[in-house]
Amino acid sequence: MPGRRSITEAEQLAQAKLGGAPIRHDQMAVVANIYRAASAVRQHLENSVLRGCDLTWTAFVVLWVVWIWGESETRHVAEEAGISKGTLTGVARTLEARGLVKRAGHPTDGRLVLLSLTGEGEALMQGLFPRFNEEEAFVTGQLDDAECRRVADGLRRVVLQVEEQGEGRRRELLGGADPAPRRSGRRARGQGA
Amino acid sequence: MPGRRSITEAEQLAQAKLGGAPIRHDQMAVVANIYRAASAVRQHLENSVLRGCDLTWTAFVVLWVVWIWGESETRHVAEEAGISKGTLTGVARTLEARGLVKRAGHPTDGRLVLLSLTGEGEALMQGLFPRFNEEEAFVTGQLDDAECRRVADGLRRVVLQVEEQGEGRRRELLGGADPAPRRSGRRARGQGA
DNA sequence: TTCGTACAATTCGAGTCCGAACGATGTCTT
DNA sequence: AAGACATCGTTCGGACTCGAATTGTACGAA
Repeated sequence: MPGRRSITEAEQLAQAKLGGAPIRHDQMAVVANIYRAASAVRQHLENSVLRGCDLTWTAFVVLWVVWIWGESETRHVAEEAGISKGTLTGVARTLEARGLVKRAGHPTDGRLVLLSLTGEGEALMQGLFPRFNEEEAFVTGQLDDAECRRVADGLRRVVLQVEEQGEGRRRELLGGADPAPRRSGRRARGQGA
Repeated sequence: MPGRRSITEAEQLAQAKLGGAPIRHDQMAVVANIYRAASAVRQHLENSVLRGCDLTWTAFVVLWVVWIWGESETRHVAEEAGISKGTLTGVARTLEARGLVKRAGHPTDGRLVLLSLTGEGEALMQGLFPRFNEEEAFVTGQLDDAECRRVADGLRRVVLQVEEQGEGRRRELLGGADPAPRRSGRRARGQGA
């Protein structure tokens, strides 16, 4: 469990570390707590309802997306699930091997692959989602409905901000410079450093 | 970017999927948006300030913890950073190889290992954190200070709920049954299935 | 002293995840 | 018709992740 020491204390220490430079405390607290909450919620859901079905968080989210939206192109599923195309390929393969999803070529565009739930997958979600939703209610148990709406709305605005302004912001920060490739992951082959 | 389609629409579809069974909409929206926001924020931070320094999110968090709290035992760092001890071992090794952190044995208890920043690590954080904090302010740009405090407070209560009640809740759900081992990870050696 | 127990970090195995590179397909230009 | 170009899903390399097994240190009891 993260977070034994208080965030406010951390803020004071950070302030001290920087001497006079001002810190945006409230904004820092939002980011820190978003991440803490995400980890805590994910861990709880994985260890309660998902583990028993032998599903990881990601696998569940993918199933959920296909369940809700019906047969969908993989790129849309990846976007909705918040994972990369490459990751989805592997997850879909695993789910297909377990007989929970089907994959089918697109009738007119040969590049596309469509994902849909099998009967077994459908049945799984029918039984699983209500239990999942109950745990969602558990983790938010300290908030009443109105507070839930306020928090969800605030988070929605964070997501929107990044989605709508993020790319421009990053370009601006880099000031035209190349966006430095990820250090891990497959290297460019052409020119060795 | 996840989340082109609206969550409310998803809720209606989920409701339809389940026939009459009631869904806790507001709670579901909180969890869904926590996760969306966490991914969006992490991605933005990685692709803006962190990528340039060749740091992953996890590596940055570890550096941040050691920077703020000073030389610390690894188990505390892992807990603060929200990762397992095993993961920290690997991340610390990476950071040590890059000359950003030092590891040292505990003076009296030979089992402990202490982590601290090198001069280079210290200098890095001195320059990096203000830029990181500016991006924290950017992603929360659609919220004023009071709203930030409200959101952070709501999230804090989610974390507390899971930390204080989660384990008991999970035991209760399993009803005494063994908590089904993680499918991935090292297998028990004793008895093959 | 020499156990046994407790608890520390590390190693190890299986797997997730990202993003660059890649091959296949579709679409536009000429 | 044929090449250039865009876009799709997949493959691939490396860092990260968990938790079980392991190794090493500390400390109390016999």
